[in-house]
Amino acid sequence: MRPSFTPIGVLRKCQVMLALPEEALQDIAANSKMAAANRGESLWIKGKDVDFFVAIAAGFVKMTRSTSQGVDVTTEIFGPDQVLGMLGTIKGSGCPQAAFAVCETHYLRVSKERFLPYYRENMVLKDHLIGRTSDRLTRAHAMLTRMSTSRVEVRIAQVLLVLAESYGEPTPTGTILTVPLTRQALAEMAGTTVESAIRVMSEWQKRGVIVTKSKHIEILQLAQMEALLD
Amino acid sequence: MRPSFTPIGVLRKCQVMLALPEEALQDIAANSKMAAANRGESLWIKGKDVDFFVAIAAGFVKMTRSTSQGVDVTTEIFGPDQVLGMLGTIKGSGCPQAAFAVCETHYLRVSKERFLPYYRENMVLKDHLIGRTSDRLTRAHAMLTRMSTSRVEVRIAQVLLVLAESYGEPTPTGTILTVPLTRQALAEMAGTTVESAIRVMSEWQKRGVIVTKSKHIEILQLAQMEALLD
DNA sequence: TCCATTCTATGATCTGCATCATAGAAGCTC
DNA sequence: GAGCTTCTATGATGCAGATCATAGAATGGA
Repeated sequence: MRPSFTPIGVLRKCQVMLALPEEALQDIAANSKMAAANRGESLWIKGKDVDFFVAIAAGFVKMTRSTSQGVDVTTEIFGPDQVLGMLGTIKGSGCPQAAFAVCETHYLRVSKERFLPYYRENMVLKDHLIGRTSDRLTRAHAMLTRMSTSRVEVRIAQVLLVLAESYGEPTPTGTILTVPLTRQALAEMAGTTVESAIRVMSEWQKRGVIVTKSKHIEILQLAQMEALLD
Repeated sequence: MRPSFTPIGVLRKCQVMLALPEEALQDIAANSKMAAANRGESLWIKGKDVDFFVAIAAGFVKMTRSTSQGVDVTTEIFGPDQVLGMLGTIKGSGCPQAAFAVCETHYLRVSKERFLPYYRENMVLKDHLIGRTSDRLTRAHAMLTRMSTSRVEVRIAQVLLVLAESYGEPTPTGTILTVPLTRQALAEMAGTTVESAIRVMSEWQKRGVIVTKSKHIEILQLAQMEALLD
């Protein structure tokens, strides 16, 4: 089954974009194209200048940086109805990080050129953007704090909890992450190795704190994981 | 010698505030008070709701979070002519981090109440703010990347280089950091221990990469330190 | 000037986790 | 279902750096 998304439909679901009037959305949508990326494919690479930013229709995208040692670090994950690359668009500098699909992802390539004139005039949009960027900064600082000092177990807990906040869905037994993650992907976010990530997750699995069903992690003992953070 | 700063003088030097018209600055200044903090004193503590944000006249302020293990982590350092707490002011949520003076610091307590009405109407100010916040986010991600994967030596190099970018002044022999830093303060930014910070700095001192003169670090071999990052 | 605190320095030990190695399980493609 | 790749799993080893301990240097206040 091929999900069919229309540009305007995608835009209308994005919180930030709703600050724009319907005509603007229509105009931008008319000049933007849907695209798809399979797991592992890049939406753009670092430094590459593209003429669009992204609005996600379905799927998940990770933003990564790679240290010269070849280790990749994932700084953020974006999901459905979120936009990415907007800041780079506004600054005209391009995004400082590469973006990769975490799973099959459908997204809209929003025309920068069409978007910018509306953006410039729109105070509400700017307010939204400030709020969103401010939240991201807070989250980045929270991550920075833990990633730089805590043990691996705590770092992974932090990552899972942050993800659960954005992409967790309650189930009868706990909270399941809608974003599909391998141990490798988790390790990249926690700044550790696959092996360590696996060890921690296995241990938690044994203790009944979590359970994973084909790349979807379910947190059974949320409280126990939160307890690790303090 | 007591440096004398006037509220309006401080505001006029802040890049972000310049988006406001002179009358607005005058009005805000008339309702804001200068204050001072000695090294180690807090300008505010986390969660505490205050009715001002800060514009630094002289000195340096570090933003910190403390993990429950009692370890403090410094996420950012602000210097002269910079504002802090503005995002918290706008969101009405208060700042998520505590702020401490790194050395004797003189600052203006800018009245939130006076500032906000002008802010709401001012598109240019919002543009400035978006640019600034975007930069901070980029820096936070860059830090996150290195802090979570690199060895201590590299982490400290990264911290020094980021500081040098904002607070480095060229000298005949190299680049000196205008912000006074103890090994402890450095360790807090690099997410390591005092001892490790001292070991790394001592080693560099021996090799002539850096030299410290009463808390002011001078980088003699900038290239050599940058080489560590890749 | 003396005393107290803070800061730098360095050595000894202990441990978390990266690294290397190997293998079974699960998922895809033909 | 055979064979490939990707993912999970687990054990052995080594090292970076935390932790503990101790002491001298620098700074600041009475």
